[in-house]
Amino acid sequence: MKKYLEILKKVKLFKGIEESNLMALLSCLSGKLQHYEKNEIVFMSGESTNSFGIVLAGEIQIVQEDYYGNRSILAKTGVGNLFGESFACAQTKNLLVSVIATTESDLLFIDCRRLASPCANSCTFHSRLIQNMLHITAMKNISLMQKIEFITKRTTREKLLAYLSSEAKKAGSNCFSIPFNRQELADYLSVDRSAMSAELGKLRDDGILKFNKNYFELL
Amino acid sequence: MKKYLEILKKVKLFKGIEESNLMALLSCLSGKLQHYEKNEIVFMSGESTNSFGIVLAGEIQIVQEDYYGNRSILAKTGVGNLFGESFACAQTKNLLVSVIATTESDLLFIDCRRLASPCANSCTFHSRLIQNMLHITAMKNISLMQKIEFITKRTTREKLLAYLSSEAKKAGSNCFSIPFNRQELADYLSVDRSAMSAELGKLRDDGILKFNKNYFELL
DNA sequence: ATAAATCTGTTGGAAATACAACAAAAAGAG
DNA sequence: CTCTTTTTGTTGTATTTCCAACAGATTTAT
Repeated sequence: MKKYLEILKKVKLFKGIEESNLMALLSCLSGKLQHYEKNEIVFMSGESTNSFGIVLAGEIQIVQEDYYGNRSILAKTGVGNLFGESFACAQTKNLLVSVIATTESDLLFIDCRRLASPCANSCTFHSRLIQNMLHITAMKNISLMQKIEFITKRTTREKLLAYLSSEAKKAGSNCFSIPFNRQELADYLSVDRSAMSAELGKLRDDGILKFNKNYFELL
Repeated sequence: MKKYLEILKKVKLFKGIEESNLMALLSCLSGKLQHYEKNEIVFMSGESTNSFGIVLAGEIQIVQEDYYGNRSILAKTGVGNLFGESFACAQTKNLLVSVIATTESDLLFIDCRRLASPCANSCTFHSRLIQNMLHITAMKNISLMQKIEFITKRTTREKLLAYLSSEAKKAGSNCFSIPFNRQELADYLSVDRSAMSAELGKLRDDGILKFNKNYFELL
């Protein structure tokens, strides 16, 4: 676990906790480290879980998939970020999503019930942990609402512009990279990839944006 | 405030708190009660807020609306439920949604920062409050994911069936009422009302469901 | 370097949706 | 009760999307 100390220090769940106390806290939470190969399934929709995960290496996707194989990407998450915490914290709920490792990954699993239950060693941390967790779920809530804002737009063009504007705002610049390839972007915006590609071409022809692979510029 | 004691006792945010302590806690949180008329705007998208609300009487909608007036209903919330807590808890974020009173309503506003800050009187409650709040935001997260599951379905028919199945499951019966009229349901599922009405008719003709106003039966 | 696999852009036809306009039914007001 | 307003259902057309198939470009593996 020690090799990941630098990463763990930056995890928002542990914000405000002294580095010197971090290792004690981690053992108190009795997290389990697990390794996943590329494309391996971490959580399967329908299962239930009391644990959430923290990405220590690699990258994961949170997806919904229906009978026909239509895939919807809810989020893509990288090093230092949490996943599954909503289901773990809500309890008694089955997962509505699957979690898939999109690259080889190291994931740390923590039982949500450990957050609340005070322990002999590090009781003082627990209340801070829960506050941090509340902040994290609130932020996720907002990012889900943002996704909803994109996908409720009527046309592919509007969806693209809403998403790209928001990325530009996030980056603080008209030039920015996005974390998706074309298929993934289509799955995130819930549109057909080929139609989206065509629309991107039109937007370029109309002089509204430039792009090269994952790199975009709004004009 | 006392006239709402029965309601406040059932609010999930106050779960696990003794009734005898509830009034003390409320004064500690220094909530503000406000009255709204039908169709009055409670929060406006773009504003920022440190407070969240609790519905004590009436009903509110959480909506997103774009330049063209396309309205998307994220949720409809009634007595005993919270709204705006994600934005208040996430801090420094502007509202992505508007909140509208759909009936005459009494709403109690509480500053989110009061939840965390320990106070002289009732410190012991704060940790419980935050745990409850975490549970609430986690549940909201899940209901947003559920909405996403509905609206990412390809066709209006699939969206309807996904939504209605989920309502049937929630009700624990094939017969159930939904909290929306037709226009609201269309706004929730992000489809055209008239097309949705037509599709409902087809579903009935196909013997898949029966309905009368807000009352549905899956066959 | 070459081959294989993946990603991206392009097109045309079939299907589904949005939009507008209107009629019927239901709910609410006076 | 009657009139007004709101809600719901119906239909036709224009628009948009989905799907499938393919070609070029890029990346990865051998």
